[in-house]
Amino acid sequence: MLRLTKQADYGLGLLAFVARKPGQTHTARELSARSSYPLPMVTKILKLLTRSGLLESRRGVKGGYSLARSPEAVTAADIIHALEGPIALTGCIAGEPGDCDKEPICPIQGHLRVLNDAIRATLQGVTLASMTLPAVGDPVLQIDSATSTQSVCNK
Amino acid sequence: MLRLTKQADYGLGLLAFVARKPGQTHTARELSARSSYPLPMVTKILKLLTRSGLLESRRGVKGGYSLARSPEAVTAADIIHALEGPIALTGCIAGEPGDCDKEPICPIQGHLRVLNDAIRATLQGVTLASMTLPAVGDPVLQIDSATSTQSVCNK
DNA sequence: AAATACAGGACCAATATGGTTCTGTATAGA
DNA sequence: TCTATACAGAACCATATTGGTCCTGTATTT
Ligand code: FES
Ligand code: FES
Repeated sequence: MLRLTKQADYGLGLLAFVARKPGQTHTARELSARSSYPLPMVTKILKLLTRSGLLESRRGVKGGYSLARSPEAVTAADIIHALEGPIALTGCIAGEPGDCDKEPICPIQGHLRVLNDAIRATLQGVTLASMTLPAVGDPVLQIDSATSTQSVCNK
Repeated sequence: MLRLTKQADYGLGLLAFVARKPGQTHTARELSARSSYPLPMVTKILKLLTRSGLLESRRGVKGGYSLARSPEAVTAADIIHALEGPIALTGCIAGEPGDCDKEPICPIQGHLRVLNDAIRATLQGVTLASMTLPAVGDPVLQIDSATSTQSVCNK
């Protein structure tokens, strides 16, 4: 279903929480409580994000995690890339052109690259900073349009 | 890695082959040979596409599959939807708003919906008809730009 | 020294995926 | 009418991935 892994999903959420108070440090325990994501998952993900350079960590009693860059400089693409690896619709797209042996007869590889680039661009267009603001369509903004019954097709 | 399943991948390829000669019928065996996808997979996928109304099938000696609609009227989103179900980055997005119990505290749900819609729109922008043409960046079009060494980041 | 909190991995159960196989039915043509 | 072709439908299995846990070690503050 073109799904994100839960790791990436949680990762986005966790960083969004952190970004609300940038510069401040947050413990794994605290973030797990706030997000209600399972603690072991949270610790695992925070470690990965640290290794990827998105978070900075401090050990010890007053330790915790804080943003390594400004919220404007972190995109959804960065986060997903850190937790799921390269953004690629298929294995063939992940590799360099020429890696797949059936490339010469493949009618979709080129189109898939175009699509992939477009999706990546979309993901790069959303920053952590923007995620601290309510999104278009968030409950608080939907109130006045709530009267018209929406029949959204989520396919 | 935001990956498509192989089913969807193959499905896109198979339909691209069919779309090259719209109106004409193609057998599973033939399409498997052309694409070099494993035959059992091909038959399975063609059946799914037929059930979803993207292909029409004729049984018997002169049977096979043919497009049910014009190539202009079939989008990548349609194909992926037929083979992987609703296009949704996460489970929460697949359901109606309100289904997830931690929605009130979730800082990303709204943003994820926006992203999801953008991705879906991108996928809807590519039709089967366009896939019968060479894509931007396809080998034949890359020749004149091949001199400049490209260092594309495929993250 | 003691408590806190991250680092790094090994580990496991459940699920999803890719792939196969079998039985049945419709159609064309000899 | 009989046979070969080709799709329909579904059960089935091996394996890879994922979500989730746990344990040992190290740094830091008090
Ligand atoms: S199958 Fe590898 S490029 Fe299309
Ligand atoms: S966790 Fe369900 S909406 Fe964010």
